Amino acid sequence: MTQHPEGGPTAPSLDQARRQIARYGLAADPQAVLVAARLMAAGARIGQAGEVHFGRFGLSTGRYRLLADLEDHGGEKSPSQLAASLGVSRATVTGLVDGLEREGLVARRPSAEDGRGNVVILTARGADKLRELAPAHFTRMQALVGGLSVEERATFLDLLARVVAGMDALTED
Amino acid sequence: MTQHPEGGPTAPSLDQARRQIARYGLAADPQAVLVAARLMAAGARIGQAGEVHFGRFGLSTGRYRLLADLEDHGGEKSPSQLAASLGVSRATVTGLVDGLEREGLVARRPSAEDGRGNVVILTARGADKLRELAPAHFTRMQALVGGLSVEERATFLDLLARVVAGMDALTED
DNA sequence: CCCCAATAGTTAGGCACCTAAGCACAAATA
DNA sequence: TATTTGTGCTTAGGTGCCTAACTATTGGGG
Repeated sequence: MTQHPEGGPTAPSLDQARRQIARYGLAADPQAVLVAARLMAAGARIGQAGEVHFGRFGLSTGRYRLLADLEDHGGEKSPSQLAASLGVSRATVTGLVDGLEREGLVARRPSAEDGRGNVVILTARGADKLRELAPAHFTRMQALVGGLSVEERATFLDLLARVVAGMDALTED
Repeated sequence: MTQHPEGGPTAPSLDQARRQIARYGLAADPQAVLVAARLMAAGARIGQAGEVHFGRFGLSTGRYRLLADLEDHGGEKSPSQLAASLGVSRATVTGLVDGLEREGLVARRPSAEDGRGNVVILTARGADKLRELAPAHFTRMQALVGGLSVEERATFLDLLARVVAGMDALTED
């Protein structure tokens, strides 16, 4: 039988948060803790859903992002630039490019200017893949936030940005 | 030199979304696409930040969640139950328990009722670890959403829940 | 009473991500 | 010019997560 992780991991409840805080005699605000926990849970689920989404096309989130970034940049970019714009390590880019190259969606060429550098180029098949993906992809992206009105989306975007900003501040310590 | 993936992956911009939609002549709403893209990016970043956070204590998000769930359940639970309440596959639970067992935070015992079953129990060291973690953990969780007022947090929680609900609807097709 | 389907858990293999360490080449400096 | 320092990319090894394919054991229906 197939294993379906689906089936909602009983998202953390307010009571659960309260209980945990009480157990250690801490002075945290349960509502804040709940929001944070839900956000983290949502992040994980959205990430997995994205993986499933791209999986339908034989890609993954990381591979798609690399492809899209490449196209957005004229179809040619160095691994370092890709790592920077995708926000992942160069080692990860090596892995992503390995996979995409194996499928013929991308190719590596030695850099003309820099003897130790590479350039990753989008192949015709890679461009085709993006074209093939686009309609379903954008439809789905839109549907993800389709339950919110335009104003709500704007509010959400603002709140999300502030949370991310706060997180960045925390990360560096 | 150390590689610091930090350095913000130029979060997708509205223009970028517009450009991509235009390139394929699609009729998607750029704002909606932008919100969805930002949400996915934020999810990934929050997930990574959480990993760093727990890494400071020699744990990971998954291992911590398992430990916390175990404690919340009296310190004893079967792998299947853990998989269900954490929302991950049984195979993943096997991996998490392997790791936690190696560190002595958890132990496996054959189930008394079911000959093929196991029971995972929280050891004294595991309980200590949770106690040690708690203050920093809850402080951090709270700080994550500290940039929002109580009302804003409530709004955020509502919007987030609706997005997740919409996503669940999409997932099953 | 025995067989066979359902269930518990593990193993095997895949992908994304990371850090740390290595090799190649470039640029700056003595 | 020769050497050191920095940079570009890959490799090696680790974690988490997944699906699919076992192995054991349970328990219901012929």
